Order: sequence, then C-alpha cells, then structure tokens
Amino acid sequence: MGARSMDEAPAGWDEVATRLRARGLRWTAQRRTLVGVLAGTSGHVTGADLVERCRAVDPTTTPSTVYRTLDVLEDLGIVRHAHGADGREEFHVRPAADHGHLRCDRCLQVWEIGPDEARSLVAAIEAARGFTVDLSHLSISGRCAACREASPRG
Amino acid sequence: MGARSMDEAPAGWDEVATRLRARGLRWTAQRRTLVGVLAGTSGHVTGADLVERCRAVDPTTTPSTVYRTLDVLEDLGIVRHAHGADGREEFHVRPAADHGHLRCDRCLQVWEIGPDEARSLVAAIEAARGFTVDLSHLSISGRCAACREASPRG
DNA sequence: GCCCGTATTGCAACGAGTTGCAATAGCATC
DNA sequence: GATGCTATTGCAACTCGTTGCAATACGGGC
Repeated sequence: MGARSMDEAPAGWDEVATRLRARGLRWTAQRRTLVGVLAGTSGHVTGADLVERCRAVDPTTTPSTVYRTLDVLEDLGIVRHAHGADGREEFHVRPAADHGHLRCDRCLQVWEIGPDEARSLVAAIEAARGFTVDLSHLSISGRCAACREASPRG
Repeated sequence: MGARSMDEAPAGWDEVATRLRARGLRWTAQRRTLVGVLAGTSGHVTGADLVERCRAVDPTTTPSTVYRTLDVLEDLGIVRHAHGADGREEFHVRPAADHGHLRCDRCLQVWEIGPDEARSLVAAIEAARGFTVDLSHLSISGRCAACREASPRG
C-alpha cells in the first residue's frame, strides 16, 4: 500500500468515534475496521465489496454488522448510498458535494452529475410539485455517446 | 373485481403469442399465465408481486421462470422495469408513454414524471455529454411537499 | 399425426441484503 | 477499577433475484 497520501480526508475520519459517542453510540472494533476501510476507499463501492475488504482486514467480519454500521454512518452523513442499474447497493464515501450518477447500460461506465448539471431537473420538479430531489440518491441509466455511435440501435 | 373495464389494453395482449413466435420463441402455459396476470395489472408491481399473482393462478409457478419471462417481455417492449428506493425490482406494464418515477422517502408515495417534465434534465445531459437518458428506468427519490411541511427536517 | 431441434422449464445452489434474538461488550458512572 | 445499562454483535433463517444444468415440451416440417 505504501504511504497513504492523505488525500484530504473530507472532514477527518478521526472525528467519527467522537461523533458516534456524542450520540450515545459506540466505537467498536468492527466499526473501526469498516471506517478504516472507508478511509482507504474513494469513489463508489458496493456493499458486498465493503464486506470483502473488511474481511481482508478482519476475517471474522460478518455481513450483517457491516450493513448495519453503514446505516449508522449514513445517518451521520459519512456515506451515502444509491442503487445501481442492477439494483445493487452502491455506496460513495463522503462526497465533497451532493451528486448523482449517470450510468451507461452498455459499457457500464459511470459518471457523476454535479448539482449544476441537475439543477434544471431539480428546479423543474421543485417548481411543479414542491418535491425536493435527493440528488445523492439519483442514478440515471441510458446510453453514452460512444456506445450510441458504436451501435446505434443495439 | 367486477367487470374489467377494458382499459384499452395498450396494443393487444393477444398479439403477444404471435410476436413471440415471430422471433422463434415459444408460447407456453407458464407464459400464458404471466401474460394473463400482466393483462389484469395496471401501474407498478414488484417482481415478487408478480410471482405471487402467478401462483394464485397456477400454484406450480416457479420464480425463475417468471423472472426469465419478464426479461423476454422486456425485450419485446411489453414491460419495463426500474429499481425502487430499496433497490427492489419494479415493473410497469406497457406504459403509454415513457415515464420515470418520483418517490417520497418518507411517505413512500410514487408519482410519474412525464417526458415534458423531465425534458430539461434529459436535454441538459444530452447536450453536455451526448448521453441519452433512459427515462423509463429513471427513479428519483426525495421528499414530497406534504412531508416537507409535516416534518421540515425529519 | 409424428419427429426432431432447441427454447423453455424446474430444480437446486448461490449472492446480496435484512431481521429477530440471545449473548457480548462499550463506556459512563461511581 | 468494578458495575450496570443498553448499544452492538453474530448467528441463523429469511427474501428477492440469478444462474447452470438436465429433462421437458413447443411447433415447424415431413
């Protein structure tokens, strides 16, 4: 792994323990493992992925514990999750800004959609329905430019 | 149930058999059951829902067969599926027009988003990235107006 | 009306994720 | 440092959905 380059942990993974305790929650070995894994993760991961990575650190890791802890961390705003095109859970770690995802059905590549890009949609729906869009849970499927050209109707 | 009011079966469920055979596919008892169930269904259903309804008609129904048949029917454009907020599969039958869904995290109600409402988003993404959005697979989460008022930050 | 290629089925095992419950272990307090 | 409340864990069983494989049966051709 080499020296971790301290890619500006968004708000300090060390605070997590404190924030948990402040809520009357507990800082356990299992949570330490998961938070450690998350701190070394960037971008998007599936739940199963995280379970596996935790197992690499601590082979006794149990799925239910990981998923339950992820719930707690989501409450704290430390991770967010959405569902991929296949419905599988997909977590992203401490997004700097809220963002959604754009996924090509064909090449399976994923891009992020920033607030500005989604603004028109968000605004339209807010105006028409008074509905507040949760951008971080938004996942849009379709066909990217490259794949469209490659197979216009495949 | 009363008399079914013939709510204009979108293009004729009777054609399904023909369209399957035209592709070299087969019209089996199991498919007849599922198509029958779909014909009597409107709006959105989960996969598990459909399995259950098929079982009501034919108790020997097997999940794998239902899901595989749904795949085939989706190829034919007869059903579409997206994933709910919990990632569960959600089918909708023969939509008159492509539409996405808007779901409130809190009250779990669902609304449809028509092409016009989504147009601004679709256009923005198409313009910026050349990405074609699959509206029928779009599922947006957030908080509806009523729930926002009821609990501003809950 | 029978034959045969192959699409389809049912089974069984699997993967992702969730949940109820009894046992364990944080951590605040004394 | 010991105590007690209760958050958390691990287990086992469950749900939804998918997949490989051998057996079945659809339906076009004779």
